[in-house]
Amino acid sequence: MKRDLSTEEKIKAAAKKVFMTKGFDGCSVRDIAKEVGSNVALLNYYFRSKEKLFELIFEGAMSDFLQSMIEVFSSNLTLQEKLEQLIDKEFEFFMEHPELPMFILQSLHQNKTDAPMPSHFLEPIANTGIFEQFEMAKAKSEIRDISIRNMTMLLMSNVHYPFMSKKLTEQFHGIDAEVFEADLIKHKAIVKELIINYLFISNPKA
Amino acid sequence: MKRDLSTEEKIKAAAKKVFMTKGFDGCSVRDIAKEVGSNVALLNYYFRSKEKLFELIFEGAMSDFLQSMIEVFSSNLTLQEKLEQLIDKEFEFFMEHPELPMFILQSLHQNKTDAPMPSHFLEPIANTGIFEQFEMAKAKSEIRDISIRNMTMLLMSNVHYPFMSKKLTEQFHGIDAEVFEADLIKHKAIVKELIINYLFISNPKA
DNA sequence: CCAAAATTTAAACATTTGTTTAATTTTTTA
DNA sequence: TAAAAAATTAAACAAATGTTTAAATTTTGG
Repeated sequence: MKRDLSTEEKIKAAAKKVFMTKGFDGCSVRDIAKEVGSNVALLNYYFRSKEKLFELIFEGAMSDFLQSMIEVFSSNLTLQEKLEQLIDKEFEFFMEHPELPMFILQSLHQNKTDAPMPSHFLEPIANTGIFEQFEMAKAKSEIRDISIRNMTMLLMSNVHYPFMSKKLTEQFHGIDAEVFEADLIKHKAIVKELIINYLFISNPKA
Repeated sequence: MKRDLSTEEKIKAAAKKVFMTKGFDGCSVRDIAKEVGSNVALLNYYFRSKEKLFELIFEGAMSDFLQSMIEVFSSNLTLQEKLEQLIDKEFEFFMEHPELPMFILQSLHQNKTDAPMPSHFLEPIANTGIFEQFEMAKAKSEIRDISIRNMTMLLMSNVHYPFMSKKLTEQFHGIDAEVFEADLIKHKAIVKELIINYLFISNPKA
């Protein structure tokens, strides 16, 4: 009757690890089973199919992916403080989970998840009131006249891309992982200054 | 004796199309054969294996991927003009080939190409003298004290990421492809101003 | 024109794929 | 403790995979 969740969780952990590094198409259910140290049939016993298992992992990953936004935007800070904290938190988080941005974007790119982004991901962000805070700052001319969508693109580009481009960057410059990580730290500082500087025209930091 | 190249080229074109959209793992050689309108055996007759065919396509893609750099950096312009032109050209090019950044980064990420980046990709860039021009500008305090690697990360983030994040961005904001493309154009202008503004401190554009 | 070479095809190959079945072991519960 | 339920396993399944073989067709060159 009462089921032991540890096996189910072990499978999810293994699936997460394998899906993240090799992608949905790049791995077999037997790869995951081997990571669990168990049988293929067990995966389907708990999760019905490879696809269902993947969707579960993807949903969790997407949740992690957006979590910093919710945390920071829910706080009681000025817009500038929120943006600075967001960049800090996202870098901190992706340093721990560097494969996440590539996994999310790649999965979406190849339609590995059918449904459009569920509203339960977006509503918590909208509910923080960040959009209103942003529009308000714009109305008061505290910040530049830029759309929220373009502001988001700017932020995401500079926060997500570096982690996706690790291999390219290391090979391009002939550097190793250690140097790359040092560059990441420097990049974070640059991006913070760059974006705040751009957005808050009258309040130059540099 | 004399071989008709059109078949070989047709296969390469089909393989490029299929690999680009579905990735190495996401497609079968039969998918490519179907795109050619021909037989699976023909692919191996011309290219020996799926892997060899992929490496060929990847090399060509990488060459396209870096081509704008070589073109712009080879010109006889100031550093600022070069950077502005580079952003313009890259956007123009990726508007035509939006799947390229994702294909390159994803392939590298999953080690679909064994060899490190061949020097014949990097030498032409180094040979343009862009690095010396950059260091010179730094020495003359014309630009901010930022490393070439961090400058590159800044540029690539803002130029590559938007094209990789199309699906995410469209779903995130609930917009369609048309609105997204308009946002891309706006992003290009923002990035140009942002980067030039940041780099050339004494020469604010805004 | 005709043999030889190059190209194209259909079929077969051995593996690997995701999934299912049925039997076995372990856990629950009454 | 014994029957029932849940968990785990090994084996088998059909379908799909990359590759090869051998035969058929087309093109080439003397």
